[in-house]
Amino acid sequence: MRITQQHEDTSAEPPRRSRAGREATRAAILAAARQAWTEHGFDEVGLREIASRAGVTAALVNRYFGTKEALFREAIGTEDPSPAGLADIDPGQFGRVLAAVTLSGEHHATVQARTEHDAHLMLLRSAPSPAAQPVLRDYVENTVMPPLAHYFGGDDQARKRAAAVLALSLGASILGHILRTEPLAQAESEAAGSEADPDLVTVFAAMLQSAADTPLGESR
Amino acid sequence: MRITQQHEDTSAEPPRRSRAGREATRAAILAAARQAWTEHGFDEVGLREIASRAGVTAALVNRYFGTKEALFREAIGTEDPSPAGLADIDPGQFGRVLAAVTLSGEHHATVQARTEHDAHLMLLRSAPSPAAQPVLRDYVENTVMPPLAHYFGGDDQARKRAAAVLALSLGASILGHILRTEPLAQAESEAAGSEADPDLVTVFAAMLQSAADTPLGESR
DNA sequence: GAACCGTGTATACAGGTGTTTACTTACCTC
DNA sequence: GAGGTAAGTAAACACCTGTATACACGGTTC
Repeated sequence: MRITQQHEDTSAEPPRRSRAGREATRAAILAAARQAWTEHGFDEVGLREIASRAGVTAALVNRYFGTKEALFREAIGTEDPSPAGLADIDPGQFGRVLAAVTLSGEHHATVQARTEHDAHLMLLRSAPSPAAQPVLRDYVENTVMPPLAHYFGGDDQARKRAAAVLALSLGASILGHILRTEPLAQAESEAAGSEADPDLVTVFAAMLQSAADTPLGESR
Repeated sequence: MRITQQHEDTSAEPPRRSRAGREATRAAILAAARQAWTEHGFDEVGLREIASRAGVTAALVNRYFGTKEALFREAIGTEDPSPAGLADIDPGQFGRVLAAVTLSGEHHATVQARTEHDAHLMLLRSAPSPAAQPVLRDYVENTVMPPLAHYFGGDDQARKRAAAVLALSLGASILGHILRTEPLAQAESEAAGSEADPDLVTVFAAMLQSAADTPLGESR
């Protein structure tokens, strides 16, 4: 982290700085893109904004990534190589654990956490853009669904449970973080570090547990 | 319905047609806007596109509505004056009924149905746009939440249940209709008129019923 | 028949978009 | 120190956006 340098950084370390070096600026651009697109979505923030955040020119962004869409693909595809970690959750506690994570948006040691949460916002804010859509579909199908589906057993029924869980999580993010609609708009409570509303956690926990436990019929 | 007339309509009825008249063209523009924004979102479709669909010039759109944002406000605010109708649902069947509606996107006699479904798509596709956001927040808080909260009893706990139900519904729409992610991408099955996957209906029904039935603590 | 008003159009404006080209500048190596 | 090479920039491209202004047409009413 901490790569979001401003364009004037000629202070610390060896003299090789105003030319930051290939990998460093590439990473800076990528980080700036992720941050900007998490806050505002694919259509809303242009290359000049991202470049400016990275302390760079728009032309350079395209020299490194070729295209706005390609930059987006890299920005969302690299969020977390191995997002697992939910394998440890006690099946009986699945609902409460995921409800807490979903509603607080806070870092939770047991599960994907912060990075994942940001990725969800980036996804939701960029979902309407035609250029971003195929990228996001790939991301959902190849990166976020598989671990969830694996947790539920890996078969077709598991994928349905996973889709339902993900749907609730995404919907909550839309209402709470994007539209900032009550009673889900807990953005400030997140900043204040307080816990989420207990009743909300109870409802969400019950729903998520249902998704995990409800018996299903035909296997194919 | 059936207002989406093309720009050449000089055929039926009295000679007063090429000048369609104030209310008629206003309605045509509104209908075109709703249709276009349901398909593609606020940022994606411009005034010229909407005007063209209504058989009209972009300037005229602004003459009638003043501003793109104002047009959007009218387009989403007028979806259905009294969207109730879910008061009749047997509390024990709430989950299954709403699951069927949510997953099929089809017209269901008992509940808001098609129009509501379109409004959800319009909402989700336009949610990232800063201009549309306050409009959408108002729409959710004043139009879609109240009937649901009322169904659950109208108190604070009811609003939490309603928010959870709405979150699941919106999340399912995102995965199924916007990102077209399996196993929720049932857009084609909707066109074919077939029923939704029974397992999916079962999972969603269980989750929705949990949202309705789970006992909650403290009343304030 | 002529003036008039409302409905609709054509055109231009100012600004922003992603992308490309040609150029400068700093570093590294001989 | 000179030359080469890679990092970075400036400027321009063609296009599209929402909005405002000035103009033309059609119908109605004196």
